[in-house]
Amino acid sequence: MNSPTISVMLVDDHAVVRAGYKRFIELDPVLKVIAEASSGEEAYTFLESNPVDVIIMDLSMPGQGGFETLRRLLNRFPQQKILIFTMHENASIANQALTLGASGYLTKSMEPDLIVQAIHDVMSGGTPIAKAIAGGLKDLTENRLPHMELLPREFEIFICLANGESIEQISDKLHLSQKTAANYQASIRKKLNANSTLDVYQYAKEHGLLSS
Amino acid sequence: MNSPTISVMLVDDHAVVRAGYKRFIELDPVLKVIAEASSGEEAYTFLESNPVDVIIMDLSMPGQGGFETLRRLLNRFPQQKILIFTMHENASIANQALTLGASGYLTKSMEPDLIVQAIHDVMSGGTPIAKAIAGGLKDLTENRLPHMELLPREFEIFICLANGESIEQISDKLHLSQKTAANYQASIRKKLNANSTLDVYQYAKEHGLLSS
DNA sequence: AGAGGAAATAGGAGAAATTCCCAACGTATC
DNA sequence: GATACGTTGGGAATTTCTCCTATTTCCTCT
Repeated sequence: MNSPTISVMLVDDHAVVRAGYKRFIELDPVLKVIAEASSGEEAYTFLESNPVDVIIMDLSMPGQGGFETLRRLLNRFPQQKILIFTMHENASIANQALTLGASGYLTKSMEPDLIVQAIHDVMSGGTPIAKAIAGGLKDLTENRLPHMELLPREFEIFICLANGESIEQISDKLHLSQKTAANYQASIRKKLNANSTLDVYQYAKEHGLLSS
Repeated sequence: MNSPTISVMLVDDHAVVRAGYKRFIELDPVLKVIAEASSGEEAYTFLESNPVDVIIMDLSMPGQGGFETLRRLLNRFPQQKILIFTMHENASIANQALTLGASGYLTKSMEPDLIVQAIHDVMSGGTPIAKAIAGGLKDLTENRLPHMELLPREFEIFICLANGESIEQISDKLHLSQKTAANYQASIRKKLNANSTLDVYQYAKEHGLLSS
């Protein structure tokens, strides 16, 4: 038996964008946006005292960043349904998010009513994936590109590096020692066959993995 | 004498995001969103038969892309007020947009009420600029660009670095000791306020200084 | 439940890169 | 010919990078 309403939390750093989600989501009388957060930290704090059926979150966020937020939330609330809703139409990113335990991956170019549908899908145990990347996702699991050899944590740090963040910034943001972050960089460079930060950036760019 | 209402067209490729803008904009009773477009082409077509006071558009769009859209719209409708509203917090990009004739440059991290205010500003002939980039913009237009402080040899090596050449390659190519090349790199970074090769690359890219 | 393995985290030591300071050398310019 | 400026690089201290290894945790398979 289903509960009469499904509660939703929106996590996105742009107030204007959250308002857009909300408008569409609440067209469905069953769905209620009971919370909004502009960062992973805020979301985390709210969840400590209030359960939510589904979290809809963007991946590009200031502070910890989307992947780290996803990791932390799922670590603390392993059963939490989290739908990624982002502008990144990239199968590699989707793949990483799903590996970390996201319950679905939607993109901002989807038709709004598909988003509502996806929420229902998640609540029935499904894993909705944006059409535009479902195919690429399948290819990924078959083709082997260097960056697919990266472990989840490596991939996360790889994205940071490609966006120009320094070892210090990254270790700070992810609560790692600089030693660890530097070690990750080394293994990332090795796997991607890159000799410098610029090489890493260019690899990411070529494969459409940049946030900007 | 002002007309009683101000008509607005939203141009953004994400329906969900347009809904967010709309919600906030229409909190002001004077403002009416009379059209939405998901591409430059759509906006262009609509404008052919319907005048609009202000266009609010994102820069990142599929198809032609933001700059080309801006260029075409202003070419055809030179008096059109166009407010750029984007996630790019970058003075060079803002500068380009304004040079092309945009009437203002806002970023998605701005407080929503400032956006409404900016629309009124534009209608009174102003050029609203997001706080976060106004400073950088001023530097740009006053030609106080950091790379203009580079000595000839420094500039030459700067270009090499920005193109991804290593200290070794550069010293080799220019018949310098690695020491000298490294010293140049240090002073270049200092002058450009860059902390890494990637920063140097991005500086060059933003200012159109790359060979590739 | 317990063994095995993969992933995440981080320390140490040596190598490499970076920075800062300074010196030498041309060559303009006045 | 004196002064100023650009170019070139050495020395030394510092930081960063790499490679290796160790610990812990978590997941899985039996």
